[in-house]
Amino acid sequence: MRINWGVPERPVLERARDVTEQEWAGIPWLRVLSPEHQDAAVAGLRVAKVQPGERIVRLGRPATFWFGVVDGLLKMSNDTPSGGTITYMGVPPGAWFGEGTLIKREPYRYNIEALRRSTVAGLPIEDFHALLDRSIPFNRYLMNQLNERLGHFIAAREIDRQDDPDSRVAGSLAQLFNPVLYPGVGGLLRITQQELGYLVGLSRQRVNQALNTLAEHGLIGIEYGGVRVRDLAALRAFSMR
DNA sequence: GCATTAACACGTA
DNA sequence: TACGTGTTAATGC
Repeated sequence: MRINWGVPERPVLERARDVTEQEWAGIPWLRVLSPEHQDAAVAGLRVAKVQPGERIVRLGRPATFWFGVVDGLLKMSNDTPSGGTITYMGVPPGAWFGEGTLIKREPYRYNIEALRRSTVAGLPIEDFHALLDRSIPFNRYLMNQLNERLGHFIAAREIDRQDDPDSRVAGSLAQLFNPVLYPGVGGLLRITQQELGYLVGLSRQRVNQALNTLAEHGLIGIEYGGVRVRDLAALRAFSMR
């Protein structure tokens, strides 16, 4: 763990570029906007590639962008005083986060770092507030997302109370397959068993064991470098058992 | 007892 | 070649 208070390393999006046509499709809230608002948003949007371990958002830094995952996998976490890490959530493709912090105009209250090579997009805070002031569809999108995330964190508390590793893996997977919060995931979540281990707090070997149990129950399919959902409702149910 | 680390073989991108 | 997966053995709480 390296702390460098007051030594600002280059923010991720300073070496960013404009969004490509293809990346458009991976940004779910763009399509709810009116054409004029779409144009304005696209003009402000920045995109950058990040490496594993690289931090996109740093605790205590002023909130400057609304961030989203176009491709890859991030995690949201905080460090504990005792030197450990609390991981709040995995952040898969289609996820957009930080709106609460932007609305309050406060510093970020968590770290976001890449678990693998990822493509990250950011909307500058001024553009974010401009949309908030002018676009009803954007407000509706955000309200829906905030509502969904409330349910997400309630579920996260339930998952945390389970001590059976299989249930915890089932619950974490079910969360990552949330179609509202993570529309970019679809039926196939690209995640290695090692990465899932980091998110759930288990060894790769134990995750492998849990995945095979879930697959035997017909809840998921195990693929090379990924997991496919077979029965999301049953996966959720399994995690609460 | 159960999860973790370490180590290895094997398959895939 | 580098990485992800499946498996086993030794170790620890």
